[in-house]
Amino acid sequence: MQDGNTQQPTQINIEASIVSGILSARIRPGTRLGESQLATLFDVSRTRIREAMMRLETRGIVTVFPRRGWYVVEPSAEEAMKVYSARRVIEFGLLRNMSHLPDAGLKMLSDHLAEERQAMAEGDRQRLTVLMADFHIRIAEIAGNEIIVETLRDLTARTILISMLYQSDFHASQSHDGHCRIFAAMQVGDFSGAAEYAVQHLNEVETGLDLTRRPDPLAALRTSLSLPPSNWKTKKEQ
Amino acid sequence: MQDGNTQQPTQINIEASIVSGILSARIRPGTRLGESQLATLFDVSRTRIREAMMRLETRGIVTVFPRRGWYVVEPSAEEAMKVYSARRVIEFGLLRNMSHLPDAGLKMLSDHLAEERQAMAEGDRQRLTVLMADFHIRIAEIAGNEIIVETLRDLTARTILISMLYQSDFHASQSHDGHCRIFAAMQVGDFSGAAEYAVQHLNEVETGLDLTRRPDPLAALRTSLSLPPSNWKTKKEQ
DNA sequence: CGTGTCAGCTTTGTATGCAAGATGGAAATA
DNA sequence: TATTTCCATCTTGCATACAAAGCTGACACG
Repeated sequence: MQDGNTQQPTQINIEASIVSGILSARIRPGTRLGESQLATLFDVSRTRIREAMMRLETRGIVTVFPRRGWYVVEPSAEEAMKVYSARRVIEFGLLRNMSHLPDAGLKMLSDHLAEERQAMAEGDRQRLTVLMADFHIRIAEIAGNEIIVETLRDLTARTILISMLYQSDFHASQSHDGHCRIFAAMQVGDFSGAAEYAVQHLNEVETGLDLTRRPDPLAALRTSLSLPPSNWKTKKEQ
Repeated sequence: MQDGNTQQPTQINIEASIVSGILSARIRPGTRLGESQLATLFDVSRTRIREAMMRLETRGIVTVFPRRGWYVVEPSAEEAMKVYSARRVIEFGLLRNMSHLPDAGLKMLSDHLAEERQAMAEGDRQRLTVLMADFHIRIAEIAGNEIIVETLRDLTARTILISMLYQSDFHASQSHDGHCRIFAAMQVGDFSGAAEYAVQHLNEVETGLDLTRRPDPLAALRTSLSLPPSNWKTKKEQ
């Protein structure tokens, strides 16, 4: 009669708070996630932290360097392209397979676009990064397939990390326009067109990245030697 | 100079051998995966087993019933539909985003279809189940996006579990024909058509399932009360 | 001044121990 | 006989202990 499939609440909170930290652009790529550090922070033993880390690792959000530590991933240029490519595949298929836009979805998206406009007016760049990514998750939520939502959420987390690494200049209004085009097409039931706009939008965002820029001057050497990331002392703020 | 990103080999083997057991239809849905059981089987401590289980859980392949045990998932009818829906989205988008079929891919697919024909001739149903699922992973591999490959592999594992639960009669030749149509379209560079055929094929397979059939008569009640699965004593054969 | 070595500290990897919860069956009761 | 209670047993949840390996910095040496 109660909740089925009870999972221990803290376990999820550890995972979720790190993911949400990334989704809200508070945790930077390369951030070190020390086990005992997090253990004291969440007031649990290292065991639980490790479990959360392993889950996050299979989701592609953190990496472990054996005997050295856990780090938030710093996607390489190649990985960044793969992430965008995967998103193109999924979002295109998602929109093409939609048949109609329910009223709740319409409201959700138009509210979201209003938020984007507001953040642009206020010039809140961090908030914009979050909103720009969230738009795509919203669409998946409207489509209603939870599996796709989860996949896209993890890809979005990685996208944000990529933006933090490679986004030199932030074309917020261009992105916003892209979202508006997608929404407009959805609104009139042209999901085929919306899908095309989505691919086009993702291409624009991807070409807006400076994939030759490296996180730090030594990064090229570092990654080619598969050494650990740079931000050694960066702690999870809070 | 050697391998970067070294992960402890056994860890992966535990996970991989369970997944491959499912992909080859040797492990049935609902199979109990006892921690100490697996620990002695793989000759490691429970800790490692638990880690592997948690990874598999985030991949949607096993579930834990608190204090009762780990079980290979038994997808409900609703979950089955979500899996097929997600696959339609991904495979459609995948084919639509392909631009050409490399020679290696062409050979891989035609070899695969030959294998399918052979298995059909021999009437090897288990092998057919595996091959039918594998075809779709092959396509993702040819497209070359590892993220999509991984996602699709996990969805395929679930698909096989679904087939084992709900597939009353097995229309192998129908599936094979579907694959041939997709391949033929790809061969002439008509990826748009291939994408349509893929969706159509997945629809056929899905409607071929008897989603009203329950694994066991009490399953509906059992799952609605979120009780543990049925095959209590089923051990992982070795 | 630069380089190599080593000790001590820190961090992860793995096993083990113990507690809490769930199950199944025996025993007691009506 | 049918039903309920309770205990022995099993399984997971979580924490802790210890081992292995990496890092840092001091010190010695060229």
